[in-house]
Amino acid sequence: MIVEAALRVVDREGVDGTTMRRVADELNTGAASLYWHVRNREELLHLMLDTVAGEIRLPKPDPKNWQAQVKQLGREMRRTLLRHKDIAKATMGRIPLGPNALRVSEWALGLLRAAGIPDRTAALVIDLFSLYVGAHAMEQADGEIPMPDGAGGSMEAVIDMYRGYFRSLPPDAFPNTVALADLLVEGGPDERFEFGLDVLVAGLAATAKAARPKR
Amino acid sequence: MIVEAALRVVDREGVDGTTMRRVADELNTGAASLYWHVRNREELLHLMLDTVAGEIRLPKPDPKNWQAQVKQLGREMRRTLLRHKDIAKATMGRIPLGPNALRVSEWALGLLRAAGIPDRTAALVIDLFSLYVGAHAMEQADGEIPMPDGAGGSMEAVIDMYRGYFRSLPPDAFPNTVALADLLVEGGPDERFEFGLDVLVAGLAATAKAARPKR
DNA sequence: ACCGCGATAGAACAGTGTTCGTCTAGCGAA
DNA sequence: TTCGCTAGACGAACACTGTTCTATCGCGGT
Repeated sequence: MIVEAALRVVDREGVDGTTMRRVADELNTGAASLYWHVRNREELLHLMLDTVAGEIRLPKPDPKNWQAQVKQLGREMRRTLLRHKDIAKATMGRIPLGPNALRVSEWALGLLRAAGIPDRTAALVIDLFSLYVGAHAMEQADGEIPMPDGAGGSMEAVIDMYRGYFRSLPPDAFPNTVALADLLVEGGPDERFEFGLDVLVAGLAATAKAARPKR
Repeated sequence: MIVEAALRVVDREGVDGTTMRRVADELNTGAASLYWHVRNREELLHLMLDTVAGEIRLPKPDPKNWQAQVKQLGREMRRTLLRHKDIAKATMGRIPLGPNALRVSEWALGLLRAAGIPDRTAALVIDLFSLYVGAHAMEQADGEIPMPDGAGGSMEAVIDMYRGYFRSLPPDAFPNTVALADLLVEGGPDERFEFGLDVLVAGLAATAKAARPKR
């Protein structure tokens, strides 16, 4: 109940805007009342994260297509996180251990093991993977990129500003940055995410093969 | 001057503990005085990040050994970040564009291009790489893992708690998690970081080769 | 001696998480 | 019905936060 209310606030105001007082308002009650049901804001965030983890849909594992399925899981996780504004910010530095989060890692662990990935590699890659998806979703989610000068505008305006900035650099000191100015700013979040997914899965395949020298 | 003071505070109190008032105290002055030199806390954080980026040492590029050099850069970045407590937390969601940060990406860009990585891939991988290093350093840095129940203790105690938790799960619902309980918690931050580095570089090599089908 | 200006700083404002003590609504037992 | 009892709500307060406004320094140039 209170977790659902908190999630409604997150969807509207973002993680930083999800204050105890606002969650209490959502329930037409006082902030102090929340502390009867929840130890502190930290616990509330954990509960919210696990609830969100429960929204992740998992297909039936198909070890023969494990690479495609790993990517599919990544996309599903990202979609689920972004559905709740910048809740990915709350995942950073937190290790979710609720039943719903565990269900996801259990699924991934099963898939990787069935695919022949060594146990040790599978255990390590679980962390790496969620680290990537969480960090990416967070970067994309807070639509306003905090700029040093308070000039933060829309996404496109910021990108144009960056491009101009890169191009204006002294070409003798930053030849590559100037030359690749367009490439550095082009490419939406979707494309960047897919690129990371490709690199991760390809790297995992190579690493796993190297770690299992029985051919 | 004020940036150095702020960095001293970070090293002592962490990012969240780096409040305007404490930085001012470090300089034996008042919090309001800082706003004469700095637009706001956001700008101060940017300046701190770029100063830290200036501490990153870059070797002479050696394209023939680009894979080793990319890993070396990762380790150097991580070391530099961890030297300043949890300052990595400040990198998340921020895009550093100061001269010192630019110097690093310029170096990496040059190395990757000279190594034959396609421009587009190089541009994308810059982001991916700093995302990984930043996220990893942040996770490792805040020594206290925020636990739902306020039972956060030392790193080792938490790990033991996790192991016990994983083992205590119902084996029919979480067979893989239970089976890999030891592997999931074992492995220090160094090993985990190296694993990520391996995966990333191997994945990059594979992806770059695929994107450049001229053999 | 005076002006101007770069710099400092106190007080205040709105907002945060959290705690304390008090209050109320409901319910089972006598 | 009346008496407890307790789960839950809640106002007030505390110690903080970033930021702004305003007044006030110190000091070099005229």
